[in-house]
Amino acid sequence: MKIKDLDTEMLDRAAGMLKAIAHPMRIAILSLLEDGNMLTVTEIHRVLNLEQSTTSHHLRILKDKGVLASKREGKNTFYCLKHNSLRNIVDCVSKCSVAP
Amino acid sequence: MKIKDLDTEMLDRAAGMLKAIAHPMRIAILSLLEDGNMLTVTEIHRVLNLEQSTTSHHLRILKDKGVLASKREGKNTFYCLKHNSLRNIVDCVSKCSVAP
DNA sequence: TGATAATATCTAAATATTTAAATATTTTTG
DNA sequence: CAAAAATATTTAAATATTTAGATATTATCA
Repeated sequence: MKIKDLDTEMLDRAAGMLKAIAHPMRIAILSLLEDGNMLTVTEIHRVLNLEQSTTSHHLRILKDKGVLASKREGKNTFYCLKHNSLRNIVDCVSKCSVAP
Repeated sequence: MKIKDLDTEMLDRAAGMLKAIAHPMRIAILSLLEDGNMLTVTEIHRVLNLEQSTTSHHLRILKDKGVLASKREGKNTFYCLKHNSLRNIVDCVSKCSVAP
């Protein structure tokens, strides 16, 4: 798709998705979920040393904007990447954002 | 680079860069600058129908975070993409962010 | 059913972003 | 140097985001 063809609605959706990703802890969450990994809220909040409610909130943002998918299994909710190609975004930005 | 190797500082830089991009008008600006295009502030603010000061502010954010480069020529300042591969981010998000 | 574990939601305070108007700066030209 | 054009900066108000603590919901199990 040509970027020039983006209309207002598409720009808003793309910006919303990028805004969801554009947070240090949420990028870290994505990094934990690469390669099809599925993790629970508890696993993520323990590994990243975040409050449980904060973790749940970040995950909700990522899910709401279509970055993650989730699946409840009993008491747990497993989260995973919805589009594996989103990994490339973090990769690309990591490469481009070398120290000035 | 493995995403898992990202440390706090790298996460912050990557998040800052993505946050700079994650705005509808700033994505539109990037789209105007694809393929090595160089445009002035006036050209951008007229094409996108933004205030001059708002446009200049958006361009500054993108430049500060390493997304754009600029070059003054006389009264004009030309802006262009600093890393052409950043185009892929907009492409990727556009593809992933199809209407739910 | 009651206790426990895992998630999710609500709230409020601190902080950050967005925007436009006004003003300042830089550069060219008469 | 004065005027004009192009950019950049400052300011302030509106809006949005971030975070942690408190509380609620959902599910399992004794």
